[in-house]
Amino acid sequence: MDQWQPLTVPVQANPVGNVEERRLAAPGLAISTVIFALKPSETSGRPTLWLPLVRRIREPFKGQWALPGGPLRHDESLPEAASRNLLDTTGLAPRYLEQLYAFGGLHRSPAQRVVSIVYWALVQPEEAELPGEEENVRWFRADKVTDLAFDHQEIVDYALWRLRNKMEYASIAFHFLGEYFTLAQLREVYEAVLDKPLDPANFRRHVTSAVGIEPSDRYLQGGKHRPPRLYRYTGPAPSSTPRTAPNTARNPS
Amino acid sequence: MDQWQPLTVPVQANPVGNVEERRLAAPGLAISTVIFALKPSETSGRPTLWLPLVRRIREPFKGQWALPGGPLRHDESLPEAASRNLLDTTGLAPRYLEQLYAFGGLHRSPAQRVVSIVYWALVQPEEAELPGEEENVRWFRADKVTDLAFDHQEIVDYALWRLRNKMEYASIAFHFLGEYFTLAQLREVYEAVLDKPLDPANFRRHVTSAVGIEPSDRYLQGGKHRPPRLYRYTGPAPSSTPRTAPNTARNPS
DNA sequence: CTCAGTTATAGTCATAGTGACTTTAACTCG
DNA sequence: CGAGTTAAAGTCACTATGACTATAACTGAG
Repeated sequence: MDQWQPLTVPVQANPVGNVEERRLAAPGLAISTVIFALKPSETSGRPTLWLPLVRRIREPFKGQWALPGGPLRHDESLPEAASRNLLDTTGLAPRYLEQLYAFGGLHRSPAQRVVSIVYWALVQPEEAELPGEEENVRWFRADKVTDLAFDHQEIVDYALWRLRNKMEYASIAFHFLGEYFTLAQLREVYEAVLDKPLDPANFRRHVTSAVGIEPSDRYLQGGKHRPPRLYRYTGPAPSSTPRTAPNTARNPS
Repeated sequence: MDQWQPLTVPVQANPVGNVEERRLAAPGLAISTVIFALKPSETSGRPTLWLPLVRRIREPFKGQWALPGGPLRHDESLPEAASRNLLDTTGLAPRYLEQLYAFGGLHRSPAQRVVSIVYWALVQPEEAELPGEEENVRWFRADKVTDLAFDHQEIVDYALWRLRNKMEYASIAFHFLGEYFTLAQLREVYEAVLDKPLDPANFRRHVTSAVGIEPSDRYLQGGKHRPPRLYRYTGPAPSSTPRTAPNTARNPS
């Protein structure tokens, strides 16, 4: 680092350089984010995974859907850039944000080469209401997205895999919920993400024996059955920098 | 991605720009690698974790030790850049290479801002012989490194954590060894990385019940005791792209 | 040749975690 | 007040694992 000469040269505003220009241009650097939220399914009404995409308004891939993203500004860190860009393009402010992977294949973008540092985020349903469900920003079911611009399909698939994987060993599920939640609601989050039913009794045993989730003295009223106790998360707040803590653990290839 | 105007502008060959230059310059992009190998300890002779560092020959941090790294060339992918740069700076060709994290803090480098995409690698002892143990490339014990340039200490700590973490659930330990190895050798790898003794009998039970490591019909001769059977890894070869396979799993924050 | 030394390899036992399932408690509504 | 529904607790068999013991197979000293 800093040992070589930076090869940065000017590129056109409209990046449709020829081969020679492409050879010389330094790779562009972009920050993108995969945002997950739980919303009721149109059919069953049960919570399912959704994610917001933005429609491309210029070439390449004009008209296709893509992940929200943008450039890295000089005065913001990587997670700051992800958050800010999220707010700009979708109006969302995530509760949970973590780096996913850096994608740097040679032909991800037709014109200038672009290296994308991708984050993934979880938002609560309340904040998941898009300010204006505009023509150019829309929610899609996570398992139904298709025909994305660039290599964004691959990125979404990887983010989904990471979410499911991490859900099984880390305490992140409650980021989809509000401060107080019932164990049934928490279980529905797991069932939606992992896409399989879980035994309520075993789920209770598992989550109550884990640290970080504590029972409150409040109960959820209004149902037509025994009112369930409300729980809250009392563990450490997540940090968006890599950490050495033993509770936040385990990685992919 | 590709939705904004690339802000890339020329920067000086010697990056000591003033504030205004820094404001305008696009962040530099670097690829660095943390390389691990097992070498006998100077004192006990037991295998321990080592990593190679290169001495900086220019400012900033001139004279201090740093991770091997360099720029991303226009015609190479991220893992190719990591491998190539490794070969250039240390002469090593890793058997295992995986992306670690993208570090992009604002003040990692004094002059131009630099975003580093860092890989981590495992090499075998045979290939871990540095071509010339030059003045400017040297092996250090992984738990003894200190006073590194930039934020490289933090990066090494994180890579160490990731190695130890991944060692506990993924089959990567054999990448430190040759094709044929005894279970005692494999156990020594675990003991060196995790820095704790393991029960030989339990270790055997665990590793023989796992998939991917198969007994051969060969035995290691030459010891002054019962010759141990040689094993080899027969599982899938690692890919350096993110994967969705269930056997390569689990991630940090 | 025999036996002590050393490591390889197999087996035992108690305990913790977990999936499948049953039972009891507490509420609403007709 | 009883049927319906979900909450919450308990049971049981099976598996994984840490600690430990026992036996097998080699080398080298005497």
